[in-house]
Amino acid sequence: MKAEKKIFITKQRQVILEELKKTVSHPTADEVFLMVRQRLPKISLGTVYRNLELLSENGVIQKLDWSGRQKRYDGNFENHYHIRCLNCGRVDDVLIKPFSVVEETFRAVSDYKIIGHRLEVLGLCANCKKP
Amino acid sequence: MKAEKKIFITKQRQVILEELKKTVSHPTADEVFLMVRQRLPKISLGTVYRNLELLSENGVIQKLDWSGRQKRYDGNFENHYHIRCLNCGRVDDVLIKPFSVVEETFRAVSDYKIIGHRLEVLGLCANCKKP
DNA sequence: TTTCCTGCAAAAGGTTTGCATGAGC
DNA sequence: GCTCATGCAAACCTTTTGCAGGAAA
Repeated sequence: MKAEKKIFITKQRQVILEELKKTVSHPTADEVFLMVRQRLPKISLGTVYRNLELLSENGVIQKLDWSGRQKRYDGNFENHYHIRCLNCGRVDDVLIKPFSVVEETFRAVSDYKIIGHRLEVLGLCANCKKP
Repeated sequence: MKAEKKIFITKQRQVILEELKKTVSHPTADEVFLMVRQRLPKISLGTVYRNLELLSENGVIQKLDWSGRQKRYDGNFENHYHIRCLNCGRVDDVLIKPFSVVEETFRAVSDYKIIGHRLEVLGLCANCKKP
């Protein structure tokens, strides 16, 4: 039996979540830090990391542990795909329903127990595709 | 006009590539380092990193810049998907033909210029799915 | 008043880089 | 001989962690 820890609602936690919900980009931890610091100038990067971790463990936000140096965070936990610009690194949501054929196909050809899939489409965003 | 650099064929470069081609796993840089060091005991980690970078820039191998702390390298540059075990981190190739519906769909719903896609299926490998 | 959080700073872990020396062509 | 590559170590960057003081319930 695992003793559940209580989660206190602190100012820092609240502001981090609000800022993350407010943006449509998928900020990195230090971008969140910069946003939050405008409202709470004394907050530390460590606190931002700890809270992003805790919020994603609890399914409140999503940690995008994808390619690139830094992880990105998404305040919106619906099931959706991402599209990433190879030139500027921008990441956008694409709200289409999941391709069920993907997992069906893999179930048929692999001896893994399939749990899910991640799809990232790569390209050039509207800005970067211009000559 | 960009002046091309010449690439010399060194013992280190050769052995790194051979070891990478020899394995069916998708080793991390330090795993490659351990493998190569059995044949070239004086090689440094820096050299391994520099060569893996150079080989992947030249399309000889593939850098898997996916989720997880460390990057993995794949000696086999065919177009294929990967399946990853959520328990032990193992990565296997899945040799099926690409889902063309993916890029078609994204082309239709997004204003990005689509260049490619990456699909990673997640699950439990044969070993880890056992009770 | 107990438990959980925070700020700060240091440590960790993976990767990159500067530099002098050494190997390929 | 000129270029490029290597070994070594230090630097770098992102993320994690230890700790003492501070806030939430």
